[in-house]
Amino acid sequence: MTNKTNHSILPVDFYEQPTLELAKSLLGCLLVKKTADGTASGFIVETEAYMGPLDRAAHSFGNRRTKRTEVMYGMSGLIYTYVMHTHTLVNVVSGGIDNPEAVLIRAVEPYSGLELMQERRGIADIRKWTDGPGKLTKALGITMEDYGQSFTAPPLYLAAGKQPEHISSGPRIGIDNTGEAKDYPWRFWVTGSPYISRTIKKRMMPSPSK
DNA sequence: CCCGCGATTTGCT
DNA sequence: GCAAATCGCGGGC
Repeated sequence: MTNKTNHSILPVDFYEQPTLELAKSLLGCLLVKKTADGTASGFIVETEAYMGPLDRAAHSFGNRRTKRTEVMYGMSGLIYTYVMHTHTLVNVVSGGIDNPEAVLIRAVEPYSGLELMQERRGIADIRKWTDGPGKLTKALGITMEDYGQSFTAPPLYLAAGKQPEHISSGPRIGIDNTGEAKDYPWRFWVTGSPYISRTIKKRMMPSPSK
C-alpha cells in the first residue's frame, strides 16, 4: 500500500527549458493518469520534439492557429491531446506563450496500475501495452477530455521518476515531408529500453543488387 | 521478423 | 474530399 518512492509532481518551471532539452528531460519522468477506474502510470522512455512555425512536421507550422492547435500557443506544461485515426496522442506544450512548440510522448514503461492497463489493452505481453503513442494513451486512459489541462495537477500529471542511464537520438518516426528538418535527430529514447515504439533500424544496410 | 494495407476522426483546401 | 505525429492483422520468408 505504501508508495516507497517519492514521485512529486513536477513544477511549472520544469517546462520552461528549450524544447529539445525538455524532450530529453522528460525521459524517465513518470506519467500518471487518475480515472474512476483507478490510477495507472509509466516512466517515459521515448519522446519527439516538434519545433513550431519552422518545423514542417508540426501542426503549428507557419503559425497555423486553429481550435486544435490553440493550446500550443499557451504556456508550457499544458496538455495537447490530438486524435489520429482511432487513436489519441498526447503532447507536452513547450516553448512558452505564443511560441507553439511541443513534445510528443511516444512510449512509456508501465509502472503502476498494471492490471488496469492490461485490461484496457486486452493483451498479455506487457511490452506491447505502451510501446507507441496511441497505445500508451489507451493503456493509461488518456482522452480528449485532457486537452488544455495542465501536467502540473491531476487527473493527468507528470512526476519525478528515475534518471535514464543513457539517451539515444535519431530522426522522427512517421514524418514523410520534404522539409529540411526531416532528418534532424529530434526523437529521443532511453537507450536499451524494451518499451520504445520501434527498434533502431539499421540505416547503413547495403542496398540489394538491382 | 518484416512488409503492406485498411480503419476512422479531425480539420483544412 | 483528402491526408494524417498510428495500430493491428495477415502473408511471406
